Amino acid sequence: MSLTVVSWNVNSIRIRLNGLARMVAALDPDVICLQETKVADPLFPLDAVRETGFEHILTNGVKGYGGVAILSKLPFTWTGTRDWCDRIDARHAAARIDAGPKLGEIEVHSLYVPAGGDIPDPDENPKFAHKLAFLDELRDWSAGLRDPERRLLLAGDFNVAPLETDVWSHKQLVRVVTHTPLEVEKLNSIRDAGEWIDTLREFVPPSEHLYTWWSYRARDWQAANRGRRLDHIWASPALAPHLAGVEVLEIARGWERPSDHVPVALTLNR
DNA sequence: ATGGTAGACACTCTA
Repeated sequence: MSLTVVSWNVNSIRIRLNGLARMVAALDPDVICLQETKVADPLFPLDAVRETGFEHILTNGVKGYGGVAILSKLPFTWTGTRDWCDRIDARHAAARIDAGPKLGEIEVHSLYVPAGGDIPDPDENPKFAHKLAFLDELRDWSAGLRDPERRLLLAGDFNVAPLETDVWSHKQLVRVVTHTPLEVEKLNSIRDAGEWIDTLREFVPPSEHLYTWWSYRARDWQAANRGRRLDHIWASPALAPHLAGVEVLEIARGWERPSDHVPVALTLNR
């Protein structure tokens, strides 16, 4: 018995319904955390998503940009959302599910960290300032969740590639937003504050390059392979004994009308 | 050094 949780920045759920069905066929997940659904809640394609096999749907979306959702085969026992930096911009949704007698109740968070714009200077670039403030708030929130008993997953597009091998060239990206030392430090402090396990790196050694995002702007994303690992699934220490494996569905980047992010999956023993 | 693409939405913003 196992439980598979996927995180995927779909870059519009309405455009990606075909891709969603293909991802479900490939990974057979039980729970899916989506980011960048780009749709206000009343317009979320509930029926089309239910047809892919996910009856239980939690959405937190606004018009035009951002937006997150959690899709589940198992019923929710609790749901919630949180706003950050005093803005209502739909970057978080959380749900608890009962994963049975061995695995117990799991709390899953779908998170979309602000991208941060282009200029890596908070004085010049308010988007970067917002991203840094968001990461600071996330650290304090994360510290408050810390509990050796709780089974938590924090999944999403964190918009930070922390390791040198999480980008195609550390040297060429060290001053590029998503890989600057300031952002990496802040992400590491969030991880430490919550004692989070970076599950992808539990199974793929840090010596190996690993990416989950390739820009739309490359002529040939595969040939250039200038990727970054922006999508993460973190687990609380209580889940450590249950970690069974991960998968990065890189092939999805080559599908028709792809998202620029690919799905990442974590499987837990239950 | 620069501009390249995608999606929402209705002009230009976000990524």
